[in-house]
Amino acid sequence: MARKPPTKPRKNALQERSRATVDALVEATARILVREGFEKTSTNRIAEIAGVSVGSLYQYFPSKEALVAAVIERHNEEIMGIVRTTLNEVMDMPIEKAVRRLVTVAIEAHRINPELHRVLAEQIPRAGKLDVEAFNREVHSLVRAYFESHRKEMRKIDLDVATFICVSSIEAVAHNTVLNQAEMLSEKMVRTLVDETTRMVAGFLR
Amino acid sequence: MARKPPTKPRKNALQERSRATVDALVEATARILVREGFEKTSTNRIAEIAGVSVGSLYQYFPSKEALVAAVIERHNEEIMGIVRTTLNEVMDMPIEKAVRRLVTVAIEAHRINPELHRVLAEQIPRAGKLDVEAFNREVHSLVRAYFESHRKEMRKIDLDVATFICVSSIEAVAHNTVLNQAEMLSEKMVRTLVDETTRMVAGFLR
DNA sequence: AGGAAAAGCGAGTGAATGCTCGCATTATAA
DNA sequence: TTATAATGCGAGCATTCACTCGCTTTTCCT
Repeated sequence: MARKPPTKPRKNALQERSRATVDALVEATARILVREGFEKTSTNRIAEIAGVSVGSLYQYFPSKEALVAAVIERHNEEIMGIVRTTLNEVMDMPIEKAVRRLVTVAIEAHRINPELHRVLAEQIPRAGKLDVEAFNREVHSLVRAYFESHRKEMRKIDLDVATFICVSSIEAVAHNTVLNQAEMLSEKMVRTLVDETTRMVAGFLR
Repeated sequence: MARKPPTKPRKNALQERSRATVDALVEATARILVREGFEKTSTNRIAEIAGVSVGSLYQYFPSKEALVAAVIERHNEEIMGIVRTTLNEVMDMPIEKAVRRLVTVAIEAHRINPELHRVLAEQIPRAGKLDVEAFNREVHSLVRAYFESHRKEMRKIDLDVATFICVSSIEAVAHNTVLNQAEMLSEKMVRTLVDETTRMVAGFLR
């Protein structure tokens, strides 16, 4: 029972043509996920949209899950890149400025590809669990590192607890802002939300 | 195309026997969702576990989605009951005390049936979208009502923005606490989290 | 009692879909 | 050029699963 479908490619793309095939497949998967939803995302359809045969698909991805996982990984990596960069930039800033920047970036990150983000968050069943956990762990440890080196500006508080609460809150505000209110997202509104969220988090830490 | 599966029962349960059947079906659905996950939850299996035939299942639920929707509704109603009650109790309390109570209740609510909550949050694809939105709207309006009647204790701030940020944050902390850290959930830890989250939110409002 | 309505049954059907396999085409290198 | 490897193909297999339909059993009502 409990068959665990493989996630690693059964063959690596060596020549240029096959690398293009792999890209096309991942791209097609993302497009179909966004445009038709997870339910309609079948391997036959992915192959069709990628302009490739099912057979070729299975040369590089051992299962449907592997393809979805590749899309998730690509998206997560894109966001993690931004987060890593931002936390570097922010390392020397005081708390208030740093938090403001992080809140802003969190919203920006969610706006990279909101539709894909929504599908990944709402429709993907089991897969990517490990990816998401690794993602969270990295964000947590990056933020925690910032807090450590700014301890003197902060009141006495357990750093893990502080990190947990801050990251959860900022992520939730960004997520809900982008996904539940995409319509009423004037620039003014965003600025207010950033201001207030920053106030909450920075006030909490001081 | 875009076939929308019905959600209303095709027949209402009138006699006692049939009401028991309906209950057994919903209960079985919840059990299978928790024990085997959404993917393994088939109508045949639900009927089997409920001790009922597939034919009978389709007497009362026109589609698989309808069954899952019933489970979601039951779970949401259970939580909303608690939230409504709590907000009544809290109506006359000052902000600090009220927020503390709300944070505590949020965590308790997530602990009612964590496994079901996880499955509903992580594995259910399309369904229940409307339910979730209605749920959020009601929570939002209840909390907003409390804020309105305690405006004098608060600094000047747009009540919708304040509600949005507070509800998002509290929900996220409760959700992540229960679902990502079920293991290391000592009572002491919970108390710390409640204390700190309360401090953050109450401080934000004053 | 007896007839009607409600409830229950479960083998079977049809459609969807993940994936395989034997073969065809293209690239590489000797 | 030609042998070998890499890449690509897509009809079809095997399975799963939501759902139907003709029928039986139970309950209700007079």
